[in-house]
Amino acid sequence: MRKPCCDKQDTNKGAWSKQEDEKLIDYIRIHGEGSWRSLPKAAGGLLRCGKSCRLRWINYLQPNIKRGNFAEDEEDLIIKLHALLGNRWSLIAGRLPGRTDNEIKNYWNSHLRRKLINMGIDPNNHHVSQSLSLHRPQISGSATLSGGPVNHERKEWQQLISMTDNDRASDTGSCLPSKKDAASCLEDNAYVLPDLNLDLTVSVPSPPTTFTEWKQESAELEAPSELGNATNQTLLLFG
DNA sequence: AAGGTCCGCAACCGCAGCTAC
DNA sequence: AGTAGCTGCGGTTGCGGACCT
Repeated sequence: MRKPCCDKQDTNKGAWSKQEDEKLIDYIRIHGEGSWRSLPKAAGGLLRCGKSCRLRWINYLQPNIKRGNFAEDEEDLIIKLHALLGNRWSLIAGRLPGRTDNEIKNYWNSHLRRKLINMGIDPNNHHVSQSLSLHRPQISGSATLSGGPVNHERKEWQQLISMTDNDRASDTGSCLPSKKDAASCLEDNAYVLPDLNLDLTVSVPSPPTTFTEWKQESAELEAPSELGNATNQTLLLFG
């Protein structure tokens, strides 16, 4: 039986007080991060479990955390990365300097999911719902989704989706529900995977074309956004 | 103004992966 | 190789403020 991470009877729960925050910050300033399990005692008798301290530090107290609304290019990037990586929030956060996995996860669940649904995109697999895709290309939250009425563009879009599915399916050791989709996409499109650089610890500047710009283009019924360009932008995510 | 509902965010929980022994 | 402990991750919950009736 696993030992609990702390003695829950002796720990506070819920919102952190200013004093608790200060104790934690002071301790980490002097001793650095790590040894979370022993930290509460060492930090002047914080009545929190180590896990809670770690979370509080990572999600709130770290000095380099960017707070406030997400910029449109950040939204755009999150959508793209989610299409590629699924719910691997920590990896996605690695691409967004100053943002935490928790923050991104919350933002996704409260804003972006709904946004995609409203646009007729399934937020789970980023596939365009059939009814919409058969009509005008209302598509697409992300550059990866920039579709167009032109057939070859649609095909490229499907290839891109298959690539992202396959990326997820090829994830080491994980058993993903999309494996079947990925296989079928591969069959359909015979798409060759690029070398994916999934070392996502280094942030990359956002692509020049933002989600908003794309939406404007769509709204104006202009020529469809250039999928090749979008593809390239997505591929910028890879080394 | 009061009560009800919705929404966003911080925090908790349980599990999995990694490492040391 | 097996086990135990620690850390990190993702899903979920619950609180508090905003908004609506």
